[in-house]
Amino acid sequence: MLDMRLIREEPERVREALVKRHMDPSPVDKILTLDEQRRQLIQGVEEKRAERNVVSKDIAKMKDQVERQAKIDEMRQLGDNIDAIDADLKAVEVELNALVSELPNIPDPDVPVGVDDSDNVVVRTVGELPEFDFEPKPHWDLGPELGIIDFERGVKLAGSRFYVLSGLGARLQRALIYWMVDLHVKQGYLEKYPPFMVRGEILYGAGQLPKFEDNLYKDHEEDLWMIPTAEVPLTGLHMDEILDEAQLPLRYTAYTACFRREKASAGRDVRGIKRGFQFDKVELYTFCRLEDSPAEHDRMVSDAEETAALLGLPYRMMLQSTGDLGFGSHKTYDIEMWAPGCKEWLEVSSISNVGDFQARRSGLRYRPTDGKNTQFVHTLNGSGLGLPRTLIAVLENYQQADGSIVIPEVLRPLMGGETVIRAEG
RNA sequence: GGAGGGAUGGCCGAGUGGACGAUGGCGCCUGUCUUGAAAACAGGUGUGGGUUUGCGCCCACCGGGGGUUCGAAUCCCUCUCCCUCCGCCA
Repeated sequence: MLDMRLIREEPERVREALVKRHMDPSPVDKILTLDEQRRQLIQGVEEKRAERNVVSKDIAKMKDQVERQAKIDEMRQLGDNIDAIDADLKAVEVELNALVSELPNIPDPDVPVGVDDSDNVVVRTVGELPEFDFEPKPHWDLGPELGIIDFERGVKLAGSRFYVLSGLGARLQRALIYWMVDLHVKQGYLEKYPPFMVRGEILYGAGQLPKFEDNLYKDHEEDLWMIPTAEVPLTGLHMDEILDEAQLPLRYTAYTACFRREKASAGRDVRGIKRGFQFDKVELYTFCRLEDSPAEHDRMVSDAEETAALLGLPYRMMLQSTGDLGFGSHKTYDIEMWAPGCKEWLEVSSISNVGDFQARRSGLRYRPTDGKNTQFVHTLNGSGLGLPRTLIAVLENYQQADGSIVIPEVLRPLMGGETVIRAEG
């Protein structure tokens, strides 16, 4: 949610942001008109309310019944008048709110202007791409051959885009989750285990509703929705709270499953485990003061990078262009790992500085130590790595000529000392 | 699933139609006193919105929404959440 004051005072900045994102800037004018209307209606209705408050107090003291009744009649009329203006005001506010809540965040000046993800900029590449003296296989061949990914039974259970991990495959994923959460705790994040389902207002606060309703699973009898990422419950944790400045920054990490209907990418990436309706992820999340968010962003990027580096997987750091930048994001880095079997760069992590965009929608504020007005916090979120894609990177980068997989060293203690995944495993 | 009881400011807790944005206590801040601290005493201490150069003024908010009324924390309806008991089930 953008600050109405910003839209009012610097509409050009907002229009420019929309243009950079290839969106229609015309709602800005409509918003300005509605905002003006809103304030006029408020002035009118509050003036009348003030009058009613004064007269009502007088009525309580009146002895003369005739005069008293006359005032009561007068106030009844005034009340009807107030109700009428109130109805207009409400209609204007609903329309205004709908338009403002669909405005995306303003991109940071550093964000390259582009059409889509092909305009994302490579910031750095870390690690050497592995060389193979054989033709590396994609994970959708390796997994079934080793008996660690069962696509057929996943489809039997739940349909397309589902799979079953088996044996050391399941254990490898569990080890990755355990190891990642532990690493983030060491990096200074507090571990959380939130609900995987939340109420609609929490999704609104995180910016997922109303715009992305199609992408979410929902309980149709209750206002309960499956989370598409741990970012959603973590954002909602402090909804409507006023934190003390001294508490900040708050850094959290959480493992959750994530559920996405993938309506927007129907038919894409249907092969393998890259894009499922359900996947696991370890998330990083920070609430901080506005002036600290760029530094916190850098910190989260390097914490996520450490995860990739310790696994011994080559990756590249991308800065998203305005064509790829998420709705609520101010600036986003992606970590992409190379998958030699699929022969593509996999987005394993997306680390965003959201600024006060979610804080405004969720009511996340703090009171400065100097006692001045409350401020909105800045929020940042990032995957400490998405599991399926990290799993793909491990399987495809660590594969051997005989089809076996060497287990990354850091995970071996969590896998009972196993060093290699072989067929029949 | 059945029966009943609750939800008030940072916390505790009064308030059942008009002077209540809300008594009181605790906590916190400031001042007086003190070498310092404590104690005591005095004052202050919510959020959002509108308006104003500013001081300020006004409006709304007593779990959420709606209603009755000239006027609602207080009465009515409804939803959510919490507690107690019974039943059922992991």
